[in-house]
Amino acid sequence: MSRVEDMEAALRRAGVRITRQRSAILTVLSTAEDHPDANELHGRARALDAAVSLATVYRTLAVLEEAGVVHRHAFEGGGARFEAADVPHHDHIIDLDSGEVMEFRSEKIEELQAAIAAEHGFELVHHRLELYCRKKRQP
Amino acid sequence: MSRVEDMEAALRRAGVRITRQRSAILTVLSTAEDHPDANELHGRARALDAAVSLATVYRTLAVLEEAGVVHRHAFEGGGARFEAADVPHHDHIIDLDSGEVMEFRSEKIEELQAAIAAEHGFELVHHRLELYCRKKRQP
DNA sequence: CAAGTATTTGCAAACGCGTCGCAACTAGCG
DNA sequence: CGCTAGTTGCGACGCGTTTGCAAATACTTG
Repeated sequence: MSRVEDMEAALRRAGVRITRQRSAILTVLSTAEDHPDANELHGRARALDAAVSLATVYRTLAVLEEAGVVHRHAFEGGGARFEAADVPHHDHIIDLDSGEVMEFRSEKIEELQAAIAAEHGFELVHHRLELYCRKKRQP
Repeated sequence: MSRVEDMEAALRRAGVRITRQRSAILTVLSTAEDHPDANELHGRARALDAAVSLATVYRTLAVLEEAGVVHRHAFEGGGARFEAADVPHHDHIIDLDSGEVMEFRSEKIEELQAAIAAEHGFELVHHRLELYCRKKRQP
């Protein structure tokens, strides 16, 4: 069962109709290796099916986020960027020079975050951790 | 020497002119106990001096950020929020229900972040760590 | 498998937040 | 105090995103 079929099944369960446009967008998201923004997704989706408007991309992304099948990121500068949610949780490193986004995961940091929230009497719902970096120049 | 005077001195050193408007904005920032956005700052500044336009608030905030006397935050939902920079570095806990912003600092997390950046061949320039939380309900 | 209905779509106009060009003003210099 | 470059207010603009509306369509039900 493909990632797209999994996502569509999850959406149907949530009472969301599967339209041509939504399938196209899901296909794009499931094959993306990067973190595209709405405009980029629109371009890629239209390559699969000309009948996808930008407004629908935005509306669909809202639906997909609501259903938990995509994650929305708001890195510094520029608009929101998206990523299929069916991958293990991770945080991001952003290269300030190239804009490239990389992923990492630190169990230790995850634990510390939960501990800090608890110390303050809170339950951690989600977090955002972004490291804005520059390539280390080796001397 | 007040915080406003310190900030003005830093700005003069950077070759920035101190106008009535900028003084008003600095006063507002130095007395704010929260993390106001540009519009809120505009309202508070106008209460001190009617001659402050929103455009000037934005322009001044850009200057202040450039000079390092304020920090800009972009929490989820809504526009940028600001905070005087003459306080020790910290990260933020955001209460999802009330929108309230709290501060914390974890030396351990700071170290781990730097280590992770280094592992990936990067130099950490700055980071963003936000914990979105809900009050723990005690059973 | 056709009809019915609630959802979804495209379009274009509207939005919110932030920026900018321009003429008038003013801080800080001499 | 007068000069001049830096700063301001205003309204227009830009960009990413949202929305109202009429037409199109996915899923239900007979």
